Amino acid sequence: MPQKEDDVRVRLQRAALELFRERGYDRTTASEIARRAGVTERTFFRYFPDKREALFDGEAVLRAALTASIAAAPEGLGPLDTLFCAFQSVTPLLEANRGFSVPRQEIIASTPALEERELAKLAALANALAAALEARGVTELQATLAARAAMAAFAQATILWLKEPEPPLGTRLDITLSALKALLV
Amino acid sequence: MPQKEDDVRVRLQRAALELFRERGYDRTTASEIARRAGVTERTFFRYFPDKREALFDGEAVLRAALTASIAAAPEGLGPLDTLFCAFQSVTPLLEANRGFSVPRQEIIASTPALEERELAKLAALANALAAALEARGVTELQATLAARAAMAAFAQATILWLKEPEPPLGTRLDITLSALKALLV
DNA sequence: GTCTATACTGAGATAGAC
DNA sequence: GTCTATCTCAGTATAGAC
Repeated sequence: MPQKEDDVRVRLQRAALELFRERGYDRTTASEIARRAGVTERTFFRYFPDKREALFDGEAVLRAALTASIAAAPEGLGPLDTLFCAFQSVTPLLEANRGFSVPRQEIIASTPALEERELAKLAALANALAAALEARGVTELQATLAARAAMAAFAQATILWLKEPEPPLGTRLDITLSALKALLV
Repeated sequence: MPQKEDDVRVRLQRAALELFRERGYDRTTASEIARRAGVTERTFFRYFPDKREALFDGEAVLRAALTASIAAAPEGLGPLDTLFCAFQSVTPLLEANRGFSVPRQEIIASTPALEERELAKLAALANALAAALEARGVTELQATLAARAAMAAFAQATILWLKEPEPPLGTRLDITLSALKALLV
C-alpha cells in the first residue's frame, strides 16, 4: 500500500522538521519524532537509515530533474552553460518548495551534523551532474570540474535566495554564473 | 608535557588508521583503537570529539600553510591564480605525507561516514581560503566561488595523484588549473 | 574515571492486504 | 496461503554529563 508508506514517510519528515525547530537537532530523539508521526522508533529507522536523513529526501527528485534537463539541453552548449541551463529549469520546483526550504535551511545551518550531510548530498548531486555531462561527450576531468564549480555557484545562489526572496532565484543564478565566468579574466 | 600529549595523539591516529584498514571503520570500536594505543577509551574521546576525527587532523596544518601563502602571494594575481600559487606552495608538505595519505584515502573512499567528514573538512578549508582572499580585497561572491572551484580542482588533482604518483602533484595541479580555466572561456 | 542517554541494529512476532 | 509493514524485545557502541 504505497499510499500509506508515503504518508508515514511524509509525516516523519514533517515531525522531524517541527521538532528540530522546537528543540534543536541534538535535543530531539528519534523516538520523539516517531511518536509525533504516530509510529515506533524502529519504524523511523526503517524509513531513514539515520536521524539526519529525515531532512534530506528532496535530493533524489532534484537530481532526476537536473540530469534529465542536462540530457535534453541544446547541442553545442559549453559544460558550464549546460549546467546553468539545467539549474534554470528547476527553479520553479525550488520556488514551489521555498516555504519548506527556509526553516529547513535554518536548522541545517545551525547544526554541524546536518551541514555535513548537506555537503555530502551536494557532492553526490555534483557527481550525478558530472556523469550526465560525460554522457554528452565531455571529458571526465572537465565534467567533474564543471559540475563542482557550477554546484558551488548554485548552492551559493540558493542560500542567498532563501535568506532573501528578492531578486528571484533565476536572477541570482545569472549573477553567480557571471561572477564565476569573470574569475578567468 | 606536550611531548607525551603529541605522542598519544599520534599513536591514536596510527592505531585508528591500522584498525580501520584491518577491519573497516564500522567494525572498529573506539575502545579497540584506544587499547592499541595504550590508553583508555575515555582518553580517545578526550583527544578526538568523535571516532571519525582521528583521521582528520592534518586539515588545520594545511589551512595555516595555505592562508599564509595566500596572504604572501604577489600583488596583481587574479583570485584563481592566487589560490593555485598557494596550492603549489604546499605540495612539498603533501608529498612528504604521501605514505600516510594513500591508505588513509582508501579508507575514506570506502566509508561513507568518513567521506562525509572529508567533504566537511574541505568545505571548511574552502571557507578559510575565501576569507583569505577577501582580506586581499576580493569581493565575497568572487572569493567564495574562486575558493570552491579551486578547492574542487585541488581535491581532484590530489586524489588522482594519490592513486598514481606520476606525474607529480605540482604537474597535476597545473593540468587541473588549465582544465578549470578552459571551462570558463 | 564512572554512569547514562540515545543512536542504531538484528531477530522474531503480529497483523492486515492481497 | 504469501507478502509486507509495523511492532516488540534485546542488544552494542558512541558520546556526553557528572
